[in-house]
Amino acid sequence: MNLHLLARKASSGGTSRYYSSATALDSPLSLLHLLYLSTTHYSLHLAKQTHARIISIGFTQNPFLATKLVSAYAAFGYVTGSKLVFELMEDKNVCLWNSLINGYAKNGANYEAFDLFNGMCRSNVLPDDFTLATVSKVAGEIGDLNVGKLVHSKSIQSGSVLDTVVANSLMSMYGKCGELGETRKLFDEIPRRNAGSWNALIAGYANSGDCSLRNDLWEIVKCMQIDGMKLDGFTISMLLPLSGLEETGKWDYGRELHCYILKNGLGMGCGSDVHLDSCLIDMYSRSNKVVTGRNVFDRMKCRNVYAWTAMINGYVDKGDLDEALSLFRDMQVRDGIEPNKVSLVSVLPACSSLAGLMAGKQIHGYAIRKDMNHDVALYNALIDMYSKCGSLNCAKQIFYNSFFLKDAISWSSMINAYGLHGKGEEAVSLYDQMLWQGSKPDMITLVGVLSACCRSGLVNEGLSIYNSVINKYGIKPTAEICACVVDMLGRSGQLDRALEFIKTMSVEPGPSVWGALINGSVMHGNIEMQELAYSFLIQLEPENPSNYISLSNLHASSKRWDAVAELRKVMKEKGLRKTPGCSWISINGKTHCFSVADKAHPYANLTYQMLDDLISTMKGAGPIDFEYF
DNA sequence: CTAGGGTTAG
Repeated sequence: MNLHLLARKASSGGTSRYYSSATALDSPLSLLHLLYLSTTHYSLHLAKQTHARIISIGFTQNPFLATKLVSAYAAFGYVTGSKLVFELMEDKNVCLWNSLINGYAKNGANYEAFDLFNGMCRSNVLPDDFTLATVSKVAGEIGDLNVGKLVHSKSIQSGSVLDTVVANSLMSMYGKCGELGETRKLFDEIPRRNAGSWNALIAGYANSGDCSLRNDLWEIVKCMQIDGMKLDGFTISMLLPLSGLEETGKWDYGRELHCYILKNGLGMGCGSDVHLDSCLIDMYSRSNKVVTGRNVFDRMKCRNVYAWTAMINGYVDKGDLDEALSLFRDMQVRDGIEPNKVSLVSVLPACSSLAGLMAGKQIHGYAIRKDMNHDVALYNALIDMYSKCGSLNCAKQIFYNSFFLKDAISWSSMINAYGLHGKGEEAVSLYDQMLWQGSKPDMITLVGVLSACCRSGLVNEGLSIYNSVINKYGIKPTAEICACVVDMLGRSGQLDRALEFIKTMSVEPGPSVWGALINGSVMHGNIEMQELAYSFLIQLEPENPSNYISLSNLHASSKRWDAVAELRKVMKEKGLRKTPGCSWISINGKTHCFSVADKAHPYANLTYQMLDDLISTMKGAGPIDFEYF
């Protein structure tokens, strides 16, 4: 029987001329089944019709029907409906309480759920295994260890800790509160473990953020199998984010896990599993295998916002921004899926890199319309996008005129914005303000403020910030931070001091450090220093053609043609070719690309003429402020 | 005979 017909029967009552007033559907058992069908078929309509029928035949006080109604309404996010049914029950038993508490918890209303739990205890209904499992999950969600301990002690009193599900829930609560030791202790004490127990333990290790536990974690996975337990979809979805190229040597785990999913048919019961596929896409993206991720994506039977966002993220990270933006459109147009906060944060960097201010503004507008603009991550992404798209003013507007709790990233983004626009003094003063109001700078902040100093020639300010941060905040200088210092000294002509700094650095000088020294040497015409730096750079990156070309240009400028020829020969032997650099501009949605002395574009002549005009105008006009928006 | 629970993402 189809759902439509069921709904008609459920609501027909005595008025229908096709059905008599009491149909076979009017038994409590049938009504219960209808409510069951309403949830499996995602039909709030059927739930409501059945509810109406329950009222009209006077079954409102039936405990089974009431409980099922409460949980059905909650499953649709219609918690007010659940509450209403609950309130009207004269005799509230444990099951009824449990389903309402769980309904609130499932809809993220954790504090209300806990209030209900207190109310339940006050009205002398004893919590059972089901209650305690739910409430300990609530404690984990709000990360309140005291509440969690309270629930734990109640579980010990009632003997519920012996229940596997309660113990699993408590384990996961302790994991979320950062008490991995307690998770472990509970695990050891569980009389009958199931896969969920192992998964709760693995989740604790995986989400602890402590990478030194990774080896232990893979050991646990091994033990789980030795113990005769099969890894299930939950297990795999926790392991996939830890796999992939990012963590050296773990790439094979990623592929192995993919094989495991296919071999064991995980989630294949009703098509492919969206969650697992999203994790796979993410894993392949992080392993620089976006195309493989795309294969997974294309094979999916249905995609949700997680899957789309994972795919978009993959393309953004890879630098294929056009594809990222086009997927962002497809998600809405083809699948009718609305982006959420995370999708917006993922796609904004694509606008930044394409300097697509209009696209960025559209996304900002979308966030405002959908009332999603209450998220630090989104604000931070907007600050970054606006500053990279050339609008320092819009970035400032977000930073100064929006009400949101600023984190280290917000400050760093705005400091970066000033640096990017050549406003070193503003960057330093904002940095001081950041420290003054109590935010802790991190590596990224430091790189931002140092490179701002660098570009604005604020050498002393930069050096004093560097020294104070290293001593006060215990930030270990990275190669990137050191490159900033070298850049700063080099630009100001203190090349010997820069070299001295490189010699005393605590980290191994990487390509960026030598590159910075080359930069300074070129600016101040120090040829010996350039050659020294290049020799280190080429040693570090023997396969990077840019280095050979730059060095060859250096030799050419001092007319040492033999050295030039030698370098060209080495490049040829190594089969190295430099891809020519290019610039591009988007006009009316079409991107036009230009390389050096490019005459291929139909409007090339016009373009060069305009360029000449601009250059002569600029020469006469003095400094120009490039703030168009 | 019929109700209520835990572990997973971008």
